[in-house]
Amino acid sequence: MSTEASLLQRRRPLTAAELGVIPWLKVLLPDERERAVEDLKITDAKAGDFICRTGRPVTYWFGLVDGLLKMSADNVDGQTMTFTGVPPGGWFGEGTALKREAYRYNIQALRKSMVAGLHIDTFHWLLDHSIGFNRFVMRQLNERLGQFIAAREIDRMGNPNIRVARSLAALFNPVLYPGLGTVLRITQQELAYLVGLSRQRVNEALTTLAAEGAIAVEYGGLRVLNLQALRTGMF
DNA sequence: TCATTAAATTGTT
DNA sequence: AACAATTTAATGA
Repeated sequence: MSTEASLLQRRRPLTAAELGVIPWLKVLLPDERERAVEDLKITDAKAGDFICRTGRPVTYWFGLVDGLLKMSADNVDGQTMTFTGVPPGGWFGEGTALKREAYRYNIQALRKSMVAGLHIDTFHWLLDHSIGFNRFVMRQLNERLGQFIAAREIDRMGNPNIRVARSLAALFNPVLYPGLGTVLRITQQELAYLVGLSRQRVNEALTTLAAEGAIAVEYGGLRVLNLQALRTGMF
């Protein structure tokens, strides 16, 4: 099991292709972008590795370049509740990084992933200098709040079909995860871990959703055909 | 590049 | 939880 400490040691600079999937780089001015790229480091995470844990101090702002992550929080009663998955292009921890506090949730890799990190000092420098970056972070914070509230409902939802549908809709949030197209590489097992259901129930739900025309199930992933239907549960 | 084999993923009980 | 069927990835000629 690797922690932030070991993650920090296995870092390397990013390739051009990896830089391409970082959405907020596009909103920076050339000099801002140069400074950000210079500081960006990437690291590998095995399935099950924690990127960050509740209570740890924030040293980096993290984003997913490739793979799949799970975002969860420990409830007051000790229960673990999953907010959402994080697909490639997703960045997280800005709320805690802003206030230089400790993480309030856990981020765990669902499969082998590549995680990019921007040092918190650079994060704050960008906040102080870049209008575009501020706009990005603000939108991100606002959207994350909405997602958090939605997650509470999803957790209480009885119907597994609708539960899976809403979780998928959250994954395809165009504001939080802009790079994502209509296809998502996620196995049914990974989705099961994410929504907290058994794999066979997820399989059944996906089959139903596919029959309704909301998605198309493919080997090792799925394609969203009707995002609105997933969100509302109206098929 | 193609055929063979191993591993991963899915659909079903 | 276990099984068989299917798809992809890896290997080596």
